[in-house]
Amino acid sequence: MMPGFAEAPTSEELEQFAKDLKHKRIMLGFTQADVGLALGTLYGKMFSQTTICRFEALQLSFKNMCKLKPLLQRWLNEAENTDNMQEMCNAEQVLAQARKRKRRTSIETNVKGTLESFFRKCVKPSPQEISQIAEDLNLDKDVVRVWFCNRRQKGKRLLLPFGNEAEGVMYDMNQPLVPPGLPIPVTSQGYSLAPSPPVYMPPFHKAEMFPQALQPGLSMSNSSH
DNA sequence: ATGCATGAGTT
DNA sequence: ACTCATGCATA
Repeated sequence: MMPGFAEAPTSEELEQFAKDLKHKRIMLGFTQADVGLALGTLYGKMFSQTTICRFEALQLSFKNMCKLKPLLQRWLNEAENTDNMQEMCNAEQVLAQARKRKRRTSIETNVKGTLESFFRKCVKPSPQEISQIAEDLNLDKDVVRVWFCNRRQKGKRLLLPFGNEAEGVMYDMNQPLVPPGLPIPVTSQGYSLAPSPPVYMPPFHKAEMFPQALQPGLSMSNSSH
């Protein structure tokens, strides 16, 4: 029965833990990168600053959060009961990247806006649609495809992504017992003349936790979440 | 902190 | 081709 994970903490528990982790981490004087590195030195599985950051900000999927929690929990215990741990956090960055990764293409703000519009119409356009959109915006088909993939993933974060749009794709909150078969949005491809948007709607959201602005071009003035 | 990208595993 | 977990590079 779906092994792989122990129990399933609730979203609330994860929130609390993430907050706790961040606070203590800072108190102990460690950076997010330090933690990711220590996990590698300690238990073999190393993580990037990005992942630690996302964990603390609850920007990972529920499942992903559950998987990482035990590891971070252990690190936290170690860090709190060990005096000399600084040593472990000094790792040797293996900088030997064979420039294979594609250069990060920067999509212009206005173009992003257009993509957002398309996303509102259809969250999962067919490869043909993608090609069309790509040509319209003078972008590589793959860039557009990846953009949609990432956009969809964003919608699955644990922390509410809402800005000022009304998406409709959100689920996976807690409990691995997902009772109803999630009614997949746009079936396969026939979204030509049946935009019936009055579909299912995520159960609900918890109360607001911390408002977060996601507007492009707006620098965050964080101080204390 | 976040945007675009990669790769393994699915469907 | 998609989803998911993850991260390099960058704002």
